[in-house]
Amino acid sequence: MMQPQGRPRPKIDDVAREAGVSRGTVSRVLNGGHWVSPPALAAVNAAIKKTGYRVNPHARNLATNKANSVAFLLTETHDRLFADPNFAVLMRGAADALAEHDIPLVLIMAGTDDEQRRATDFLTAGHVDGVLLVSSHGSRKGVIADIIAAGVPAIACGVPLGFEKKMGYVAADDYQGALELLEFLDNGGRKRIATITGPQDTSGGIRRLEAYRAHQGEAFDEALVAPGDYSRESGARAMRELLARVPDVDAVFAANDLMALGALEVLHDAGRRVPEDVAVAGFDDISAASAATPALTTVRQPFDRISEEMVRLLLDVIAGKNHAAITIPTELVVRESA
Amino acid sequence: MMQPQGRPRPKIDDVAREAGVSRGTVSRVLNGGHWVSPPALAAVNAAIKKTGYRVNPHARNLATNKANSVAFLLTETHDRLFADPNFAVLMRGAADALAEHDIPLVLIMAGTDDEQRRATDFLTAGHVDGVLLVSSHGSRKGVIADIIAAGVPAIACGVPLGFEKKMGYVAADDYQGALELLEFLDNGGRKRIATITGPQDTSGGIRRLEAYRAHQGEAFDEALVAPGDYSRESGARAMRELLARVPDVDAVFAANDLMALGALEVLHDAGRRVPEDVAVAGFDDISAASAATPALTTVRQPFDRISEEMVRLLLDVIAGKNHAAITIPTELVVRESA
DNA sequence: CTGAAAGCGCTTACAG
DNA sequence: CTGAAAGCGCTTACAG
Repeated sequence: MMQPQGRPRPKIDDVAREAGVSRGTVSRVLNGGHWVSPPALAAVNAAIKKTGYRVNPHARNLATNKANSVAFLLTETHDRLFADPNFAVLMRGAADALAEHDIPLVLIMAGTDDEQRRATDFLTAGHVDGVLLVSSHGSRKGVIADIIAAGVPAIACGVPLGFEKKMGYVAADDYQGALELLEFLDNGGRKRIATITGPQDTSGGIRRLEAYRAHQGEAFDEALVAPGDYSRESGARAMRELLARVPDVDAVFAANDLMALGALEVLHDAGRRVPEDVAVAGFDDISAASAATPALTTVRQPFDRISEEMVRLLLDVIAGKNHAAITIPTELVVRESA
Repeated sequence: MMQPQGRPRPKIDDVAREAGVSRGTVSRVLNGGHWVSPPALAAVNAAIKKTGYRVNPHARNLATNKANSVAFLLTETHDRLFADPNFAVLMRGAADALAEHDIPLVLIMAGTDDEQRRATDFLTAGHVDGVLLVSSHGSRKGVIADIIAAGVPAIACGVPLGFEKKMGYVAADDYQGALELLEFLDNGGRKRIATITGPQDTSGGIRRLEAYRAHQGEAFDEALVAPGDYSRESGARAMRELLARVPDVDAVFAANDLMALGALEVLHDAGRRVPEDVAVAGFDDISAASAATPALTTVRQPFDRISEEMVRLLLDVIAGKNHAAITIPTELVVRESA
């Protein structure tokens, strides 16, 4: 039943009057219907429908001291949010998981200092019950510290560097995933395996490089390492570097798919065949990975599991439980590029 | 001053006691500081700092009957949000404009029926004071109708088809912009100008095609029109169609840049030189347009102006003024592709 | 199972 | 300029 235009919005007392019960009884059916007799329940439900009553969230939030919403905090600029498909996948997963509990997801960006200040204000003001923290670059540590200091429940995606003990998180097993991929390249007979790294103030970027270092062991050669920042362009740039420095490179492990895609382009333009001359592999398994030519061999991050677990852990923390850390295994996806 | 962990959050009475004034006086300084004597004001400010007081938004919202936030409603799936850079630009602009009024922007997606239902619930429950409506496909008319029926202030980006009279909006001048571009192609000596259309349940898609139709006049030929949906892939598909159907096509006007980029790729693969053999032009001027090879000639939509005006109009409607419609001129950006 | 009452933390006329 | 008081619309012990 649509609430008629103009008329004052019905409140709980209107429903109570209509149903011939007290305000408390109406509230009880609103909150689960426990300890309410069947006839009362029926009367109230009918009255709600008849009046078009909808609970006033502000009043409820004030009374319960909860916000009934959760924030998705992205410590990135708007541009990167839209450039990296992982964020979209993560956000949709979180929104879906939260929807089952009827909790809206509020997206907050903190890419600039100014945004960061506003985000902190917003999050610590009580607007939300908790926050899902995504992509915590070192440069944004202030937000994390503030959130923790304010006692706002939060769960990070990936290891929140420097705050591992104070904030729960769920992360893919970057190290094992990368190692598995590198061994696969080995088995393919590759001799000169280079890597394009992710940002080194990010747990994923660090761990994937550690795996590379461990895998190379004695053979580790600084010349085979080119830095990237997870953007496609940085992958292309790194690949050009690598090609100039190590002409006989025969495999490249990019720390994410976007950079692998950039590398693919550069190799194509340079006339190197993939995978014949150079094997290329990424990390993430974004949808563009399978669509690429050649289709990209990569390590799949189980983003749906990740977002699901993040929501679960966050609701736990909000409910008063201690935070926890979860590591989720990745999966090697072999396609054409390696 | 950081609110100490654990300790109960200070409330307005704590500040009042600390400052030696009444609760009303504290509230007055919180709300602008009018009608407060200088000494009282100083005392209150000091007390606020000392106690670490922050206003409880739920209590304030209940008392004022306002939410103090605005929604950015995207009637698209998560995927498209991240695929189309225009949304990012629009959202950042809106967030910035709103930030000046200290109003947070809440992103709401309504791509699926389920999301649409939840979005409507959320928006009409009083969680936000108004909504910025973006990309109103015909398939999502229900949300618009519900928002209007519930009397929630809203401003659309682009003409809200079927609701032009009931909802304010700000739109780029699609018709003039497209016409200007087509005339430019004319002047370049192009004889067989094709078009790749946008979705026809969208005001931009419709108006840009109308301009094309008007421009062609007598020469209008159905074979020169290929449908797209604003995605890059659809642009590529349309270009292939066009090439097969009209081998002598010498110019293509794509209804947005993403599709123009797709067309560029196909032409390149087909061995057609751009702009020598075929001129290509888009609409929007996304950042990838200038980065493309060749750089894309296009019609710039002034997204910063658009988001700014949307916010202005929305705040007006929230303040009780009548809604208004604004059309903003576009700008022809000539680069290499045409 | 139900109602009367207190309380959530603010704002805002109103009287002074 | 300031304080006392009512009110915003809910929830939740508490007594019955």
